[in-house]
Amino acid sequence: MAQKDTVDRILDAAEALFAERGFAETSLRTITSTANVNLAAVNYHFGSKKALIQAVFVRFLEPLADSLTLRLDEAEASAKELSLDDLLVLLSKAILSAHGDDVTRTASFMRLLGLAYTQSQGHLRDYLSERYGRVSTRYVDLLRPACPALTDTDLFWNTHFALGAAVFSLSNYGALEAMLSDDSGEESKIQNVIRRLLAFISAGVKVSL
Amino acid sequence: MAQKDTVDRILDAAEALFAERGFAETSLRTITSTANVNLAAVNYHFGSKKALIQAVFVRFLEPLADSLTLRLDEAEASAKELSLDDLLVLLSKAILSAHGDDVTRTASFMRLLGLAYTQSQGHLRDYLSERYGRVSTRYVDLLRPACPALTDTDLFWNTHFALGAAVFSLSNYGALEAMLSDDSGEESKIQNVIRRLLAFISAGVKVSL
DNA sequence: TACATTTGCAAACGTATGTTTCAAACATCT
DNA sequence: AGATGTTTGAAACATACGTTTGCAAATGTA
Repeated sequence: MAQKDTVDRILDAAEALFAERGFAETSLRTITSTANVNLAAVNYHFGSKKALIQAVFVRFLEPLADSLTLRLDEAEASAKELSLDDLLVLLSKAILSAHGDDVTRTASFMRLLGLAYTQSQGHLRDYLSERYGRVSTRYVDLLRPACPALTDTDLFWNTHFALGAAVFSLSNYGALEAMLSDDSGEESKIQNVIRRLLAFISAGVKVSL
Repeated sequence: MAQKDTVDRILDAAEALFAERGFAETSLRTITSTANVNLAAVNYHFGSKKALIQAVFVRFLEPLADSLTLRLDEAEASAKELSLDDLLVLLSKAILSAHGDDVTRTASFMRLLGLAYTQSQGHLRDYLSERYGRVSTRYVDLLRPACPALTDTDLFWNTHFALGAAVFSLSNYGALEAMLSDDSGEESKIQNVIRRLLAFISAGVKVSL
């Protein structure tokens, strides 16, 4: 096989284009011509555009869910108490390492995650929460004992504030980086931004009303 | 005039529908039939769909910018040093009061703001930053002396994390509130959530790397 | 009243979209 | 090699969209 499989080429093109322009704004014709693939291939391999969108998410989330599950297994096996910062670092490592430290892809996936939330795409939300609900609630359940001073309501809102900060800033990372004066150089590298983000979240989550 | 002006009815419908479903996902036919107005009225009164989107934003942002400018004038006139919390409270009051404490509209506008960031190909972003750049940089300039321990880069990223937390959580407020067990009652009222959000942001913004 | 301008409306236009069709090319297995 | 099932390709289909048009109704102005 001289070049990648049709299915993968479609997924690659779709992932990049969706992240760049949104779902509704990206036509199947743009995707297929970017992927050098016939228009009908999408409906043949995936069935519909909706199903293609879901497939893009699954291709990214499956390794992430696996990586996260594995790390949670390890961490819990060590029997040590998991602090909030332990958990935050664990999650960010799982996300970053889920695709061979391809930071660009991680960033563009964060954009997709942001789109999935804002762009109503109800089918996606239902599909994802049904498919990855178990891992995510497992993670949240570990958060509770790590923040003993917080009520459940505290924790609920603080985690969503944190999620918002992460999704928003990482999904707009490209645009934000461009706003910084160019001499910021090393300081805007995404690994540093993630460190900043973790510090921000760590401080915020601990707050109770 | 038995009912509201055509222009206002279009703006009302567009604002609600855009917030609910996004820009590309909301057709002019849906807007005009919701507003009980002829299809051609949008292009007649606004010129194009793009211009309608901009008009929706302007109708909300104009009073907000005025209110914010006024409050900043007052605050600076008092010659007292403005703390970070002073500034956060000032901003949240400006946002909430800009439209007669209509919290629902504020929430749905937050959703629009989120959409504008993730979903616009730039025309909206350029238009808004050109039109409201002055007020927003004035506000950010006041933030700097309020956080003397932070470098400019610290402040840049922290404010965007905070913006993300605010936009994300308020724009999804409806969905989030529904996730809480119903006996949370008073604790999920939006004024309380805003207080939580301000506390979260206040703690996070102070963090330096 | 008479005229000019603005607003409202139904229909149509051109275009772009997601999807389907069906025959050709390809691969796989006996 | 031949039969069978899978994948591609070019074209068409049906539909939904933003926009434009032409004319009627309403409104303002003298």
